[in-house]
Amino acid sequence: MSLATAKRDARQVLLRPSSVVEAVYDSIYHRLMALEIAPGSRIPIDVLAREIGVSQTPVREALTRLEREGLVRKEHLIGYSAAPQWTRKQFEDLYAFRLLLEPEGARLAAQNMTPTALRDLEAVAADMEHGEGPVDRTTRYSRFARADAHFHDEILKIAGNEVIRSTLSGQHVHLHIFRLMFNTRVTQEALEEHESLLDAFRAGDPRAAMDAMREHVERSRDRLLMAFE
Amino acid sequence: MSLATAKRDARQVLLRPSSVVEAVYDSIYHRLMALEIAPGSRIPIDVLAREIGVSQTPVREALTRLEREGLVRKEHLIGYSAAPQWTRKQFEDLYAFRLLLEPEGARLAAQNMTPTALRDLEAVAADMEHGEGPVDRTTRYSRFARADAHFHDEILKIAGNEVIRSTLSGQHVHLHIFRLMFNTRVTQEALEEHESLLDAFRAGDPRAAMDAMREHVERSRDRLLMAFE
DNA sequence: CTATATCAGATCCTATACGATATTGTATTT
DNA sequence: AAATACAATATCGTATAGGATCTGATATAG
Repeated sequence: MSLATAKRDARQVLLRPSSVVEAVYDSIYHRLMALEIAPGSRIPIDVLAREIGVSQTPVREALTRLEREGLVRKEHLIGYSAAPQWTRKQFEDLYAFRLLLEPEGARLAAQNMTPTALRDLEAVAADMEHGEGPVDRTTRYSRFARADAHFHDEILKIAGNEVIRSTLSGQHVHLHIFRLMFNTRVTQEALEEHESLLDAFRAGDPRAAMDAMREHVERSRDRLLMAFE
Repeated sequence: MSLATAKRDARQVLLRPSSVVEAVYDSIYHRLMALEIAPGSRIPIDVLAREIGVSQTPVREALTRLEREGLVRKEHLIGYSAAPQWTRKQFEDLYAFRLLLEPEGARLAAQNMTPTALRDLEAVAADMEHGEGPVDRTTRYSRFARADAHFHDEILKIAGNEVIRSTLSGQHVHLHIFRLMFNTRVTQEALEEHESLLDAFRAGDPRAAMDAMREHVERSRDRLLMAFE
């Protein structure tokens, strides 16, 4: 490997991902996830730019992306604000939507399952249970929400339909759920349902995977619906 | 109504929608639709800004939105370019995706159908057939694609699930189809299928609406698949 | 003739400055 | 006392300028 190539590789690794916009996007995303920015509250561009330590332009681009993803709202000549807490109807619509896509994703994944893909998926599932170290409830649930997102995304990767995958990941389901439920714990049942999903994958049974996923999503919905009462 | 209120209303109507970013977004969108910007070709920000007559910042925000929607691609420190033409696999994935959502959308719409909603929908369908004036093939098909998008969106509005609706509208299905098919004519059959959909809505039959939509999407897919050969 | 190094042009990324608009608070009038 | 008119502040929207990086061409050495 030449020196120039090594240098280029270093740049690829060190500088490429740094693009300020990406960093700003992640920063805002995590602030929303951690509820540092409360749902519905204003997000002044210049304040954010000062806090993060960059100029306004990259903040603008990050907010534009977040707006398109539904995480923040924009009112012309008024400004940006964090998306308000979800209504029950939005929540039900989202789950009706997931129930149309995720069972089919599980079915496709079972069809395409390979030994290595199954091993990777089991590794992801195992990570969810062994969160290292005792932490406060909020952090623990935040970590769970991200791991769950990872698990579902991994299944959709195996399924192979990129339209379904990118759509569901773009919905930021788990972020919204976290904002709704951050103070509860409903993780144990979910882990068991994931296990029966894995069983279906191990058996290579598309129909069973589909049913297991449907049941998982439905039960998840029912668990969370209690938050509205 | 006070003078101040009248003035504010005027502003609402005249100035609010004008926000430069919106105009720029529409401009780029229509250029993509009209194939003035060929799939895969570069889109220099400053050139675009000069052509449209605005500064770079609004162009940047519009391109960020378009990137998130998959219509343009962005490479860090290289620039934006129009999304490349679709592969057959992407196309099939998209239709598998639509087949999961649109029949259910039609079913929900049939359930919620009201006389006024039906009348509006019939008006939209009628617009599709009476394109005024003789125009070239490309313009005619572009107009058809937009009208078809409008028709499907109207059904999803009636269905009432905003997650499904915004997701499908965000996929810009019809723009991609147009870019694929702009030089063919496959409109007549689609109009007939819309008609049988309307029949199901008139009868208030959710099951029939679901089946009609499934058939419409499947036939649409099969018609377009020929473009890959 | 091929490969490497250097240089120029183009483009993107970031920062700052200015003008336009909405919101908020105060004073005045009825 | 309540409502209206006015002014000040904060924020957004836009424009422009400068620094950093990539791409492509040219020249030189092997």
